[in-house]
Amino acid sequence: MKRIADSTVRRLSAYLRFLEESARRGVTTISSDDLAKRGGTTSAQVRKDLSFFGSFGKRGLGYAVDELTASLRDILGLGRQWSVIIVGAGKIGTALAQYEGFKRRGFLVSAVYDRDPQKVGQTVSVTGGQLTVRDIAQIERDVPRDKPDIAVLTVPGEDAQGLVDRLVRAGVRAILNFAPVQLRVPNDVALRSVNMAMELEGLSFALSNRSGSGLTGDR
Amino acid sequence: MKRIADSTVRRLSAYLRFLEESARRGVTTISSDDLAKRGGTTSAQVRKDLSFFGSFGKRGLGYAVDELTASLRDILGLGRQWSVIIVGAGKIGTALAQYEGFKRRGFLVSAVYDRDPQKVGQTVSVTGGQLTVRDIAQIERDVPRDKPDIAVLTVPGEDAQGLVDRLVRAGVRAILNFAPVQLRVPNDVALRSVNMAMELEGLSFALSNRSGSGLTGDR
DNA sequence: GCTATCTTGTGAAACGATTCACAAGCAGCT
DNA sequence: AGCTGCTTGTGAATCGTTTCACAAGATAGC
Repeated sequence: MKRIADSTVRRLSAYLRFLEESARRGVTTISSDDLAKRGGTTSAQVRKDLSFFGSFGKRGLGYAVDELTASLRDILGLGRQWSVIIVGAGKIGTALAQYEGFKRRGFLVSAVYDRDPQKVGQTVSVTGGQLTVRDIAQIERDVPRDKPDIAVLTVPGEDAQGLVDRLVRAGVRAILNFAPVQLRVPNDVALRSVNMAMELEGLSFALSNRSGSGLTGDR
Repeated sequence: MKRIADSTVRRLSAYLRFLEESARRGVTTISSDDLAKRGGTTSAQVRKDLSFFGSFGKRGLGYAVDELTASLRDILGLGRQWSVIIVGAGKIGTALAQYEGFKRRGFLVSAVYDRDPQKVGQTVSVTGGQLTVRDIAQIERDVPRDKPDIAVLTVPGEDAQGLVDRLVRAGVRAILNFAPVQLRVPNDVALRSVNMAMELEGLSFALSNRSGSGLTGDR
């Protein structure tokens, strides 16, 4: 299979969200142009994105909302539950643990870790329950046993790379990083980073260079 | 001036962070290859990125860490303070308000808003101080007066577009969006979005399509 | 001052993603 | 059954970004 571009995968997510919203509004059929308008792209782009995975529409009609929703969920691997651990029980980590969107989309927070003895043993709320914060030292024991699918990393930048190395060695194959550093992982490990500092600097740059049309293309 | 690609701006941020780290370690000179290794790119890319803005190095030697740092800060518009308002005092909003990186890089949280009467009037901690949560209804009055540079949006998805429209009408010209929706703004407004659901789905996709080399290119 | 060595800055080439444009197919109407 | 109007799926063209490759400077040693 051909390598799928990151930008394509992002758009598929956007289409899926719009489809779910359309279904709630009772829409049963949708055209590539409708999808494009909402996703901030073009109808040709929508069709090209979908064409990598097959043929889902009816010429002259468009796409059946429920069918395309199911196909996209399948393509994105959302047909199952994913187990997520949160590493770093600071402000952001605990806020994320309670994020509704996690559970709604099949991502289940199964454990929260911190290295601070003050925090270990404390209870944190996660969507639909409570968890006891575990000691990061237990990662090497827990990960091979619990086999979490995804690790969300919310630790200070200076600790991040060391923890990634440990997580990968223990068997984690997907990481969502919130630490403001550039991480290195073997290329059989999936990595996405959310870097607040970088986003703010992007805005700062845009504001400072207003002369040009300014950055509006939101990824 | 030529339009600068978003990817270029992101890399400039990464270079800046590495330069600051190098300065702390006492390094005074750095080559494009050093910068590339750490930023996960190539030396040619580094030089091309910098070449859009001028010529900062010495052939045969490399770049002076302090000079390049100053130039990058200038390019990115970090030579001044930016005033930031946070709209939405929920879990994520209040966690972000306390994010150290904000202040350290010159982004000063000047106000926090919520529409919930329960929250309005309450005190929230921001980096290095306290703020009273204001009513979102006051946006139309406050923004023209306070002229915040950047609005960080941490509200439920269904409220996001409406608030963006109000913020833009009131004069905000840069928005950092955390709501999981695709926003539309006029193209003289800078917009960046951080979408957890999208990132998680990207990881889900990568895990489900392991056969290929898997996504490792971290943006 | 000359030579050897190193790294920048930059056109040109290669690559990858987006847009164009149109044939193919489907539904509805007569 | 044939015609009309509409929308998909996709090769080809275009556009933008990354990589290549090398001349132009700069330093250090002799």
